[in-house]
Amino acid sequence: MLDPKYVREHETEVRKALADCHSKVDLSLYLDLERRRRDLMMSVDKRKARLNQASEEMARMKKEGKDITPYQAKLKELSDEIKQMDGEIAAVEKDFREIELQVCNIPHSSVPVGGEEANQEVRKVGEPAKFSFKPKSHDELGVALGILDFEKAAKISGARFFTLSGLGAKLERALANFMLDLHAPKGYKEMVVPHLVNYQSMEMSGQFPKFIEQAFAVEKDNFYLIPTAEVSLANLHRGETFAAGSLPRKYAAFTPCYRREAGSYGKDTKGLIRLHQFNKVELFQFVEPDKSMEALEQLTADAEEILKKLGLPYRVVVLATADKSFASIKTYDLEVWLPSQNQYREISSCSNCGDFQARRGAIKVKKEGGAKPELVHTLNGSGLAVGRTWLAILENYQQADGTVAIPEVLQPYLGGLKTLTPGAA
RNA sequence: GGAGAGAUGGCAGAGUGGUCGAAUGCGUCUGACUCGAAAUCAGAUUUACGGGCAACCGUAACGGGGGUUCGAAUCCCUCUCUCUCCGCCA
Repeated sequence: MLDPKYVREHETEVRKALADCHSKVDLSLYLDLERRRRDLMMSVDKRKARLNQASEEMARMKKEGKDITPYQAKLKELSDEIKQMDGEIAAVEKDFREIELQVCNIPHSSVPVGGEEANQEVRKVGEPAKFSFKPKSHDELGVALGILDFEKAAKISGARFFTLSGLGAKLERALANFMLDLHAPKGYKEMVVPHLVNYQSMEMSGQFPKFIEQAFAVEKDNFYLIPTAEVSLANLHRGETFAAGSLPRKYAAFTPCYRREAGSYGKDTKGLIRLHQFNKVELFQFVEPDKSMEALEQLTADAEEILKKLGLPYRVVVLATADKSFASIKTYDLEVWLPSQNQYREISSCSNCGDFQARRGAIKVKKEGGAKPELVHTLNGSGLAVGRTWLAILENYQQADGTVAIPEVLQPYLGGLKTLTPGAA
């Protein structure tokens, strides 16, 4: 959500931003509703002031024992008029809010303009391994090793689910522990958070109303399943004002993520790439408003470190204006190399949301010297998507005989295990 | 799931239809006293929106929403949350 006053005063800039994000929002309607709301408020406020004055007068008269009945009818008229106008304001406000919630965040000036094709590679780290044989896909490897099963999951739930067993399950847990252990010393407080959240939490973090079709809903109880722990972490401090000097606040949470993947029929149907449920370690930061751009670089580096330590080749891409997420002003995607696909695939997305979420959630920070509290800036990033890390390890560390080497840093988490071999699970 | 109690400013806690945005205490900030500090005294101390260059003015907010009334923190309805007791349960 943007500051309506800012939008009003920077119409040209906002129009360009909307165009750059390929947004279909009607800004003229936005401005018109905002104007009407203000006009109505001004005239109703005047009437309310009059009514308040009259009410005080009535109180005084009653105290003096005077008869107030003759005035009541007249004030009833004014009161009814106010009620009617309040109704009009509520209607305009509802319309305004509806459109306001559809306005995307304004991209940072350093973000390339355009759609997916305009995304820019920022850096490439590590060299994709050369295989003397044709590298297999992770699902082929996993199924052959006996640690990954889609058929069982299909029986239990349906398409786009998976089960891991034995060392496959243990590898998943090892990865999560490895990631959390690496983030903790950098100030990320580990959290366990709700996976079922209310509408307001989804709205605050920017998922709703725009992406409501992408969320699983528990309609009977008015809950939504989190598509990412970002939702829960972002809402941790909703409605709060941080004390001066108490930022940044950093959090990490390991949770499943639930996504309907509506509209992605036929895409990535094989393997672990696109599922209704997957595990992720999420990083989240609340920072001072002037610190968020540098925080984004640091957050991205924190996520990258996992890939570096695991020895997985990857590249960093800055997402173009129309490809970045709705709430973000700048997003870096981390893409890991997948030998079987001969391409880089997203494994993390790190975003600076500026004050967009903070405005929806009224999250502020007090300033030194008694100045007015300001909205904080929020950042989120995957550090990392555990399922995709799991599959990246299988693919990148596979050997000619179908076994998979375990990266050295993970071995302590797997009881010293060095290789995944068929039957061992 | 059943029965009951409650939700007020940073915190504690009064207020049960009329100058209540809200007593009082604590906390915090400023000033006085002091070499300095403590203690004491004096004052200040919510937020949002709108108008104004500004000083400032107006409106709204006592868990959320709705209602009664000329007027609601106060009465009514409803939802959420918290607490106590009972039941159930990892």
